[in-house]
Amino acid sequence: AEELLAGLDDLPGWPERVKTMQRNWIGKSFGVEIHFPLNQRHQAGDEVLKVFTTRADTLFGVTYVAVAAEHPLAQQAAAGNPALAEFIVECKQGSVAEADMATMEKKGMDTGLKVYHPFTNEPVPVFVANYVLMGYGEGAVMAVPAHDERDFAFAQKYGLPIRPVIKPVGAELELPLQAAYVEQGVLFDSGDFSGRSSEDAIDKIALVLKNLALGDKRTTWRLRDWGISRQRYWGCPIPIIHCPSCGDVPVPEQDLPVVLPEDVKIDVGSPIKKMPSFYQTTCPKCGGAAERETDTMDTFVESSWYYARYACPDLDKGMLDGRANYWLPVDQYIGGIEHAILHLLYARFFHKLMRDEGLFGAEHVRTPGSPLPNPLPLAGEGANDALRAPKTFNEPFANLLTQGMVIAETFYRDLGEGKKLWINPADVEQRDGVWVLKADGEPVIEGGTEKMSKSKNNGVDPQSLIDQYGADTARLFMMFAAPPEQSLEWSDAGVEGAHRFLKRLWKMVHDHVEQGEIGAWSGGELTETLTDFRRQLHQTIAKVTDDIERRKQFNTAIAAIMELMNAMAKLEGEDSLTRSVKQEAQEAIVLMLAPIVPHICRILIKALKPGACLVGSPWPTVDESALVRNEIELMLQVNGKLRGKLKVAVDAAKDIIEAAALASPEAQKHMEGKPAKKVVVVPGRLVNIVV
RNA sequence: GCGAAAGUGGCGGAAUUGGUAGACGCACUGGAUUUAGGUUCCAGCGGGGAAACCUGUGGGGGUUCGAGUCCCCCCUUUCGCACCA
Repeated sequence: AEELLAGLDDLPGWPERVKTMQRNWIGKSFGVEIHFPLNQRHQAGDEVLKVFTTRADTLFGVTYVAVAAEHPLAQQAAAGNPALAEFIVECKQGSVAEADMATMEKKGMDTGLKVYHPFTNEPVPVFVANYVLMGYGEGAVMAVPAHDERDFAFAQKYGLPIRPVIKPVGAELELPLQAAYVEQGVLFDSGDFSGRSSEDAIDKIALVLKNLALGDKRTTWRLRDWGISRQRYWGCPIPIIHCPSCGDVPVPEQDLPVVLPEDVKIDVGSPIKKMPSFYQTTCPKCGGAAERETDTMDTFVESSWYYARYACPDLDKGMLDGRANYWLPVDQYIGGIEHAILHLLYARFFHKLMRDEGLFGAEHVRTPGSPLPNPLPLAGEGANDALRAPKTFNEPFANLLTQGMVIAETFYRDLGEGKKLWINPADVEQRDGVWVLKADGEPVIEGGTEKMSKSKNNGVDPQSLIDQYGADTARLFMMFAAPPEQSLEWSDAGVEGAHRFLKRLWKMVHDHVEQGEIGAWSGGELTETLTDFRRQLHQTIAKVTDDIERRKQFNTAIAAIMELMNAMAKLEGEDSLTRSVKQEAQEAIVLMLAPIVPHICRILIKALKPGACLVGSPWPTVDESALVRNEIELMLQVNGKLRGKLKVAVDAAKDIIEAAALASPEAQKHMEGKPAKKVVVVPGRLVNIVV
């Protein structure tokens, strides 16, 4: 947990929101472990009940403790208490999903056992509660109804005492029976600690507990262990054989891999659990009859290291070889935002595990120019070396782009017994304000807007777009719809516009080429119109490059190219000077669009430059000299409201701009003769006159 | 319930560091071309107003010369919550 948390600080190429979500998920929290003795006359070495709390300052407000159903103390109490045993079974059957835990009814039962307060020695009842998790802290909590919402509700329900011990700084605590006061404050009714602030008291209480050997400061984590076994067919078999005399024995290396049978009958449950031909075997140690493990691994196991395996897919003697070491880490990883926590945390964990196992690591790092690893990499030598300095194996994915979800309306029909038939949005329509199935005209139920998925049958097949308009139009339309990190409700309204744009591009290039071959402009005097156009051309190249390379925002890159095309369509004149500038612009446009609409651009680049090809053409470069300008336009504001525009020399001094602003007719009009109290000049942007 | 995001014209969205709100496209309206429809081209297009101008970025407060952007409270939507069945 510590390394997974710290590693997030070394991932500048990851979105902040994903790192925040992972930090919260790992959930490092600082608190105090407190021991409640089981004997009233406690002596060193006697049994204690350990609890963890972040609010040790409320210790004197404890009126009961609650343990998880799996806690040894609960088990012990249940032995002579059938009702309690039944309740424990009920708790264990409940969902452990966090969302269910948080919203379910809080239930508990008194064990009849008592523990003793570490400071007051008063008896405290022990409850079993369905909201206490065995996997967090010690599987036991001290309950302070006066200062915790959940304990408050629980105490009200079971008639347990509520004892306030914290009040706001400089005020008295009001109506403690209406709700829990959960803020930190000042202690009262807390023995020697009364009058201290919460923060101070936590330190002091921890110290005193430590001296009594009844507790200490402690750090806990929200992150739980990863149980990887699943009672399912579809997964990698766990290579273990259970022998009645030798115990759990690993499958010998020469018998690996354990392969799933394919002649299975799929019904309820995992089919291999019902196949003696699969699980009946002999013990590798003693040769006696034994059974093969029929649980399989969670599919998250495989998705945690496939990226490394892709570097050496033909290897049949191990997991990974030197090629993984050569290619890793992944330069750019792309996946849906739904993977922000689980998959991306499992993969980070597995990567560190493989590193620790020596499957790759710093000692294997190859410096550019040194001999190639053996066996050879799969693709061009050293192509990405420049991107990988300094190379580290601590994290699997150097840069991460998380796509937003493509969402769509869901529709279903109730089949009874909690079963639903999900209907594709393409198969329904609205008639008189009611959604009906096109096939039979009968109503369907709206299930809300959700991410596209197989289980909800609300996916849209892009094939119909491709059939009608071609792949380039489908690609351009999708890239233009929204930036990739944003979620998007699917609609194909507007696809016509993308198609029109490509038709205009095609016509423009061919009209231009028909008038004869010409080289791209490479120097010489230009008219003002052409100078302005070239400035826009090179501004566009700079913007598109930045949008694609850094911002990953393809919709604005496309919009900028559309603007450039609109400007070029307005360029008059068919003289060779104008045509050479058009050639320069069209070559750049085609190369910039190539990643988005490769098919049409492949043909267009050949038309523009006979013999040229996309793959061999470099990305267009910005001509810095084309960006230079002499005059700029500033916005003119009076009292923060836009009143006009001001043309000034690009290097005009502040006092010159100020004077020009004050003298302008727009400023004069809106100042209404009052003197300027202040003039704000933002270089290159605006002037604001405050009156 | 908890964690993370998002909310801007009729629609998708733009505004990159607190500095011209609505780029680009769709839809729509008018015009040109056409026998007609479609295509293509030109013009218009947040709301109010004849105009000057006023107003406007989910709602309510605040900071600032200046807020879509920052702060506080609230509402709505989406993603995740550890076994994706």
